[in-house]
Amino acid sequence: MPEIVDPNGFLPRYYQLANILRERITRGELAAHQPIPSERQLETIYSVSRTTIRQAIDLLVRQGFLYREHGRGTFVSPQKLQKGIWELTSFTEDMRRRSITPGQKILEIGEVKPPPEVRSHLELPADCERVLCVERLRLGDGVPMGLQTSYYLLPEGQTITREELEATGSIYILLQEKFHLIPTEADETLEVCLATPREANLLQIKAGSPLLLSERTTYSQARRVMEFVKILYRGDRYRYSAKLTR
Amino acid sequence: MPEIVDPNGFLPRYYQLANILRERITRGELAAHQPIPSERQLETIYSVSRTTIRQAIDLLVRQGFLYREHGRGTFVSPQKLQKGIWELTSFTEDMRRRSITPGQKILEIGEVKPPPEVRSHLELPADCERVLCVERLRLGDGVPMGLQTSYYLLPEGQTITREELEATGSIYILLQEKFHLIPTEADETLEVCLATPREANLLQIKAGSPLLLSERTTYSQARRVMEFVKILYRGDRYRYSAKLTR
DNA sequence: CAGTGGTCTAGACCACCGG
DNA sequence: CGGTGGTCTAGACCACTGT
Repeated sequence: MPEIVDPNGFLPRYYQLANILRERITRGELAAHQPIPSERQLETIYSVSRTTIRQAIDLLVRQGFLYREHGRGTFVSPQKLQKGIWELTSFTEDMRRRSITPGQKILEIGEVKPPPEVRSHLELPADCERVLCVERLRLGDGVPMGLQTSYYLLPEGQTITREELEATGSIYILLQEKFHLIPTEADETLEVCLATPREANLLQIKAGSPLLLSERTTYSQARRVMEFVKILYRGDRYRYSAKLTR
Repeated sequence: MPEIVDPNGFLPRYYQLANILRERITRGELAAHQPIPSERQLETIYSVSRTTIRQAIDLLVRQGFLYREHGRGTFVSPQKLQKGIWELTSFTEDMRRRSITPGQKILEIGEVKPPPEVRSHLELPADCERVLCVERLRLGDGVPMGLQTSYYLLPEGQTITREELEATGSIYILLQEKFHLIPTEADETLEVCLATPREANLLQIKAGSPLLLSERTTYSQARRVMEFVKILYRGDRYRYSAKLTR
């Protein structure tokens, strides 16, 4: 007795179907390397066309939950491949996925004159003199994990206050509620660097300890730059993971 | 006078079409943020159905060459987004993309008893006592970039010799030609570490310098593990980049 | 409003895998 | 051989964008 894909639902059918299947996988109802029903079977089970079935499966394959073998079938990926999927996440979501309790301490929040590096990443016009800068210490299970500095170009006369950020805890929620900005895509680079005395002090490590530096430019719906973020992660407490395809 | 999508071609039509469009973009024929023809126009231009057009565009969007805006059109991504795309590549390909001439020095090649870490990543049976281990110094424009150690489980009695590897330069080519193993997917983790005296000596840096450690498990067509690789990159010469989506 | 991309259908043929 | 996924068609309607 399968769940039903609602043709009048808010979400597209392929998306509903992907959610149903993902749910069954994460609940362990479908075990690793076990085949799911064939596309023609799913057609009759859920009363949607094969194209829609394939769209749902495509999504789950990209998300790492399923893999296909031509001529054999579609199978459930082993559990470990379902973690560390390469998706755009906030620090908070990232920590929650790792089963770590996220926290933060706001160090600075206010308007600043953008340094050239920020000006370039945010694609600022030459006459733009003020951007919002937020510097936060990011905590995992109460211990410093990283030092985050982010920059935003907000509509004229608008801003975000420390009180608002403390109340919601998430800048993404504020950006969505106040300015309808939703992150959809980002470019990220990762490199290694060494902690300056100030950074070391904030992160509670020794000066000169190795850090992982992430720089990210985030784009909103209409592909406008909405954010430039630098995060210095403690090298001893952070590891990146990703799934690569060909 | 567009190129023609050959229905009898070796490659599927959506793939041929994607290649044609990608070519036009990288040649600069279509500039950044400029719209490409609409899907209905492309239908008549290339005489393929809209589904096939969309499949080609989907591919280029995932590869970072195009972006869509609902109700407006499909546009060419700015150049910087076309680099550092998150794909499974060999060290050699990776370097070539960065316009760096790759090189290598084979330090060790031979059968070893697998350490527990390798045993786990390669999913080796308990009675497996020998795997192929290859240690290479990887060069970029002649200068040490990284130290790579890779492990392979080969068919009984088969192996790869130093001479073969020196002749082709690429272990992936050998694995394909000798054993029909083609990499299709991988899981990768990145973290920071410090160079041991031996590593520092090989990489021509000071002991204790920061390194970027990449660990990768690579899967072949039938989703069998085919390789486990560790690469220690010089922190001062290497940077990772990726495109994230939601 | 017309034009765009987003979703969906019902069918077809091909290439690959296993018994 | 039958069953699987891979590709492809010709159409349809919806949701969104601009003017």
